[in-house]
Amino acid sequence: MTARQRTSPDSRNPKAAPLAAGSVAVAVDVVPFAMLDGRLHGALLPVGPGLYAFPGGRVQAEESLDVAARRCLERHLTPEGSFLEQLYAFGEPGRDPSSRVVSVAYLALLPRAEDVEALKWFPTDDLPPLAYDHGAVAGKASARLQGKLAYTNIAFGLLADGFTLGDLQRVYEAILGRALDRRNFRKKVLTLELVHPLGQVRHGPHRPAELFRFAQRRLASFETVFTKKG
Amino acid sequence: MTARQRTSPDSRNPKAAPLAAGSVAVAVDVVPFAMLDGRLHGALLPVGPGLYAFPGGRVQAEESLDVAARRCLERHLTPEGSFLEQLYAFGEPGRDPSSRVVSVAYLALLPRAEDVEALKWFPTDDLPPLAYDHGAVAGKASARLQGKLAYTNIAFGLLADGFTLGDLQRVYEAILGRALDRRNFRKKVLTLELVHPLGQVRHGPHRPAELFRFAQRRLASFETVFTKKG
DNA sequence: CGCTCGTTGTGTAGTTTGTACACAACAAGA
DNA sequence: TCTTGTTGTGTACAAACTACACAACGAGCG
Repeated sequence: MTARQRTSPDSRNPKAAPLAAGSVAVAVDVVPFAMLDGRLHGALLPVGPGLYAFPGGRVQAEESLDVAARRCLERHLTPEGSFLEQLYAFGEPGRDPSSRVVSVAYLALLPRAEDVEALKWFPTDDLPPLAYDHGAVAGKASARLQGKLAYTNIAFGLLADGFTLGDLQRVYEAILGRALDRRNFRKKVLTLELVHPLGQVRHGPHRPAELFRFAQRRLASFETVFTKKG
Repeated sequence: MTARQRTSPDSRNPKAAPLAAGSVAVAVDVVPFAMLDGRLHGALLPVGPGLYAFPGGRVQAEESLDVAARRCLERHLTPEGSFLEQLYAFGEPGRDPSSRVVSVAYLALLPRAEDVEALKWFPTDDLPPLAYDHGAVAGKASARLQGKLAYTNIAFGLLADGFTLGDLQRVYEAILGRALDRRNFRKKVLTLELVHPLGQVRHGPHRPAELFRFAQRRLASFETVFTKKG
């Protein structure tokens, strides 16, 4: 919100900014996830030959961490009301070779993988070489998503309303990394009232599929857990 | 490890340290938890008349966040190999009225509530007024502990080996905030192999109780969850 | 010495939840 | 009209959870 904000730090490579000697800089990094071709993908920026990093930037003087994270996300993507959650603070002294940066990582979930210049989507289980400690960041992000998928409605971040139960099941299968029984999955999702029918169907080359929306678009927890065959 | 480290920042009030204008300082705050009289307690430092705060301090130039947190903890307590886990980064611009500080909070679990000068233990459900945003910090810490209690062995951080199943159950009941059925609790804890018998008994005014130790003293997860009556 | 007291230790029946599994409905396209 | 791939539905079995009662034990007291 200050004048500094638009002049000093650029999106990537916040580390190049001048800094008081012996001091510690604060940055945010955002891990954007979205489904693409039935697989979970992460968005990365090129930072060198075959080297990538998650979008990020310095935290400004009058800016909260959450706001900084959303600013860095919206610099590249246009995620209306997307899910954004703080992940973990990474602060090893050597994580950035050029200066001391403590970076607060955020997890972002997008309902679709926007095709944007400068940004590339990679399957999370086949990421390219990553700069800094962004390999660890990616690991934390995947673990958090997988952990919360089982006992929250976090999947709403990865699907726009008007999805089929098949769509939803593919999200779960991609993230949990295993196949689920279709009938048990439907039963669970419906008895938990995770989703509500939309009263419409989607037509395709096969039998039409009923469309659903999430009962809530805010993070909510269930006591019940998705165990083995969902 | 540098010369700066022992001179510049003091344990509490890291904010008073000089800082480049417009810059953001990085601190850690540690929430030490321990059981006392069958209730969960947190350790606090007085910072004003009737005002308290969790121990903390500035992160040094060559120091990782984890090391800084352990240093702040060990300044006051002597927790040999205690459990220490990063909680959350707090970075609202106004959280410290005197300067801009981003603080990474840590959760510490101690096997006993050491009685130490300058530190006071309060029941977590009856905390005194807290400085800064340490109310939110305490809330995050309690929520994390309660969340993880159900599906990990995190309780090991709050009990030294050589406890009875009654001791363990009191830990669960205090943190979950509800009574558990003794027989079902024993069955679950034993079939999960959360603990192993020590082959000794503790003598008291009643029937002697068998002593146990934790099967692992590292954080481990269970698929099974403590649901209603343990 | 025997009794009381508070705690520890054990098993089972009923209910709920999870798991495995097969077949018909449907529409597009050949 | 037939093939194809997907959607939609119910049931039998197994496992886990829940509720619940009684005997064992040792300290302390009278």
